Amino acid sequence: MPKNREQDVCEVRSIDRAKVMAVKKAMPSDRDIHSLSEIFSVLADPARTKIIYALSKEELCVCDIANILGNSISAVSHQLRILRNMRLVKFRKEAKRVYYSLDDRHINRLFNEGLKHVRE
Amino acid sequence: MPKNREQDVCEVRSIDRAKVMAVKKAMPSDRDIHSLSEIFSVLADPARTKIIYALSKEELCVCDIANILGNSISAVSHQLRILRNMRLVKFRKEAKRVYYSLDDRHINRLFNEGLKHVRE
DNA sequence: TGATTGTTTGAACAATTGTTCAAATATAAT
DNA sequence: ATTATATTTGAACAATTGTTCAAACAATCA
Repeated sequence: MPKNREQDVCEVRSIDRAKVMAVKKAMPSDRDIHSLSEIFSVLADPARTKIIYALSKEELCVCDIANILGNSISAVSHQLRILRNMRLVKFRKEAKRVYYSLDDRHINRLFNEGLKHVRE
Repeated sequence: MPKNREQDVCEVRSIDRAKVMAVKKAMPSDRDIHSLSEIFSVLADPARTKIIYALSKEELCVCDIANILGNSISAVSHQLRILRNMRLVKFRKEAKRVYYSLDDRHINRLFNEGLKHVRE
């Protein structure tokens, strides 16, 4: 995505300054908003959403995750790396296998809250 | 993104069939998973996240939303169309202006649950 | 009427995403 | 050692995303 250019302030005039100021003041920091979007983008992909759900039920090796999702081992491994980088999952090695499990208290609540939304 | 080819089942063997079956059975439908990811992808963009938050505080016209976000009118309008299509916001016209407001009970809870996550 | 203001829209574009494929690791078995 | 199995990794690629720009609409005002 292209980076925001210096905005043309003249074009963006405020209609209701009081409201605008109030909302701007209440708005969470750019840092928080960014982290928020980052978390949500994890669940914005069906494959990752399924992985999160699966791991909320069971500790699983990569092979079995791929089997559950119906995706390739490689694709799953790439997704797991993203989840690892975000510290959402942890893993342990056992023989040739690597077992993954959830490593985040909140992500599952987010999942369930979302599911409520979907099911109205 | 390329579409999933028919997976090479031979490559994806199951290690623990019982676990795999159990998780597969418990897994929400593909339809639900897809809707879930769709909802989350709305909040996966900082601009949209800010819009949702702003509208949770005040009914706002496009111009003021752009002002609050520091984005162009056009960019905001494009994002609003996405939110409209997903029935997350509603709008009313007043003179030359269009006022948007939230039209979804759950999205705000999702936002707040996410914020909890971010702030640990 | 024509000019102005607020918003929407579509095309174009760069950035990002998620997959596949092939090759590299790592661990265990023969 | 060689082979087989489980996983990771990087490059390549198509699909998608979010922005900008210019043009179109829509509503009001002179």
